Amino acid sequence: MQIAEQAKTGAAAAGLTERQGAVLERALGLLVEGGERALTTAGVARAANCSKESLYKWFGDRDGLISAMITYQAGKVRTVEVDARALTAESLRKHLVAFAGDLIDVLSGDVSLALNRLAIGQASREGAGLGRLLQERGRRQIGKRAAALLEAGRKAKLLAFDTADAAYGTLYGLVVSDMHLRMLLGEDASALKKEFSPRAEKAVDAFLTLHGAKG
Amino acid sequence: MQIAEQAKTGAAAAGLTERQGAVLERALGLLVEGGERALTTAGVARAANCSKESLYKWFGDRDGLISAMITYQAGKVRTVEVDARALTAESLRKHLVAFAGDLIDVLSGDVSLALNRLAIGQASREGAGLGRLLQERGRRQIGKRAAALLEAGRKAKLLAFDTADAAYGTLYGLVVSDMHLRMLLGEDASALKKEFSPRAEKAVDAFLTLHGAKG
DNA sequence: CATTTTGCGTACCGTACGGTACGGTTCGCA
DNA sequence: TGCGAACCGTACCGTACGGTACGCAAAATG
Repeated sequence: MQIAEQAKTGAAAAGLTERQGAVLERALGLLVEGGERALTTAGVARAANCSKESLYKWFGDRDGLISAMITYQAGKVRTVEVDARALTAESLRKHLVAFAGDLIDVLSGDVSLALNRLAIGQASREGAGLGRLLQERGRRQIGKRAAALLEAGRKAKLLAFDTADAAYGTLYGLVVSDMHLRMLLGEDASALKKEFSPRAEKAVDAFLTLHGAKG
Repeated sequence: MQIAEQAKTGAAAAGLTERQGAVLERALGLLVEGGERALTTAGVARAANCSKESLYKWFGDRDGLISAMITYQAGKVRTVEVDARALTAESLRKHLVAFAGDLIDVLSGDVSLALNRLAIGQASREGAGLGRLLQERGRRQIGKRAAALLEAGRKAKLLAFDTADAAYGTLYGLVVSDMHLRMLLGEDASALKKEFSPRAEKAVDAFLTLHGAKG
């Protein structure tokens, strides 16, 4: 029975059975592969070897299933801690570059793109419920990491900015530009990632030009 | 033939009857109001007082209708010319700020958001056909304007950059950041526009800090 | 005026979806 | 061993959509 904790992958993080987590995993697979059209209750039940009745018992309705998928997926991401001690200009730059790379990785991920597409499609016909959820669970995490890193840089007198939020917005824009939108519109994600990853260092350099406290 | 038929709202631009343009206008209204779910062939026919049979005769099928909507809408936008003569640092900055404001206006427009949502939703289940179309018709226009402005600035020794594309990417990221995505996800567009419009000047200042040839 | 074209309104068909109901089966538990 | 809960597989229902066919009026065409 030692395999118990193997695939928690955020199932327990949302208070779900391991079985339910596996179902959500299959549902995410369907969504990635075929888009919203492929995310039918019957399809999920078939792919996950469960009954539709169980789906409705566990998640309420289709929207509940989708919400559960979002929180489940968000439970996977693990934010990395940065210790503020001994932060030099060089190590800060390294951390920023690593952060930029991780940001690109997250945004260009299959599941992330599929969930964003789903939430965007739902945003028109419904209140921004799913969109808000995705924003809260997804961006908040990586945004916290960025804020911590930026604050640490400021505390070490290596960065200067008014608010960490605004500075993060600048960094985000420099790194991402319109890459995310283009991927959402269907442009080849891996190709775009290859195009943008080398720019990460330049983006960080630009950010340091704007907010570095050294000059 | 002067500029008599200035803007038949882009109907003639796509080789369409005025009647067909009116139909597309109603279809865009439905899309803006109710999202993709509201864009049914029966709904469009009812809203536009035409028959479904005419819709299929004119546009082929539902995808053809959507494509026609995109090109029709794209035909509306008018790009502003910038004369490169007598470009001072101050006038360049003014032009850049105006461009940033127009960019925000375009991205936060109802119809633009609705069409982007539609294309993104379609991107998952189909090739990036609509996405590419939207990219070509929409971004190319405003991108050309930006490229012309940037090249003029370089010619006047006011800007320095490797390629106009990369510089435009930087400017775009500084101005837009994640505003577009947040609006697509359903966040209140007008509120976000109010939040980002004041940042346009700061974004342009940052861009000039990075690419201005004055220092 | 006769005829062809165009297009509106409606009815129709096949399909697919969300959601519900039900019989049968496994499994934990006393 | 008997019982109840959970759950699977499937069948079913109402609805709504994309697309097609038909009948008829109005306009265009000769």
